[in-house]
Amino acid sequence: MEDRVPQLSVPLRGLRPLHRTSRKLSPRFFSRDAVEVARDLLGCLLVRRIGGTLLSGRIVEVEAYPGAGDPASHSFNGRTDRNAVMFEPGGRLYVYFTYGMHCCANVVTGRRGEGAAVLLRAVEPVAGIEAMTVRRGFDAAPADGRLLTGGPARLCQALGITLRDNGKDLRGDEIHLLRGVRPPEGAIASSPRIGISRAKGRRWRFHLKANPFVSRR
DNA sequence: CGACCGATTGACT
DNA sequence: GTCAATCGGTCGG
Repeated sequence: MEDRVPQLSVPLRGLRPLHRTSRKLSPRFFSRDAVEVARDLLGCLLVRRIGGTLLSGRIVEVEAYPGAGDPASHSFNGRTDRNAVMFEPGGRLYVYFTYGMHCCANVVTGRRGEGAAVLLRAVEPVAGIEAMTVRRGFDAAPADGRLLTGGPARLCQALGITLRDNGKDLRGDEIHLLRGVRPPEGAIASSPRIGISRAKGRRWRFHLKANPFVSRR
């Protein structure tokens, strides 16, 4: 694979070794408050094995959906068939289907019954960028990185995450999270969550400043 | 059951 | 900037 892709903000040679040197995020990591988990997920590696291929990306944009009292959360009106996974202990993948065609992936956080999660909104490709390109329907990686893995549904399509992955343990072989290089505090920006009309005062979207894969500026 | 709608995206003015 | 696609989840009758 080409090691020097102009649009990448960090040299791949600096991130790839994480696959063998870094540790999976622990149940303790996931059991904390969704806002804390969201911020701490920035810089971590999302690793996906599918069809014999390794795909991975550095998380660059997330949104927190704390369960209690958040009218924007899928868990706000209680447990249903769709959101049942949100009420399990932190550390599972919650995938939902929306707009009749898209999937979005969340990391369940907190304790059993809490109903909290973190939406994964964008990753920066680290391994398997060609496979992601194919999955997204491009012949070649687009010049604008956002078209590849920027946006919750694009991220899912690039990594092959579908409803079938709903409920999976995030420490498994198929999909897991690795501790990454923690970004400096000054490199993180917060803003209101995208597409949410209620609770606009809560700045629960976090992203890495100036990263070319972040979905919106 | 029927109606409404969405944590989005891509195509288009 | 605008807007349609497309369909499972959810809720009201």
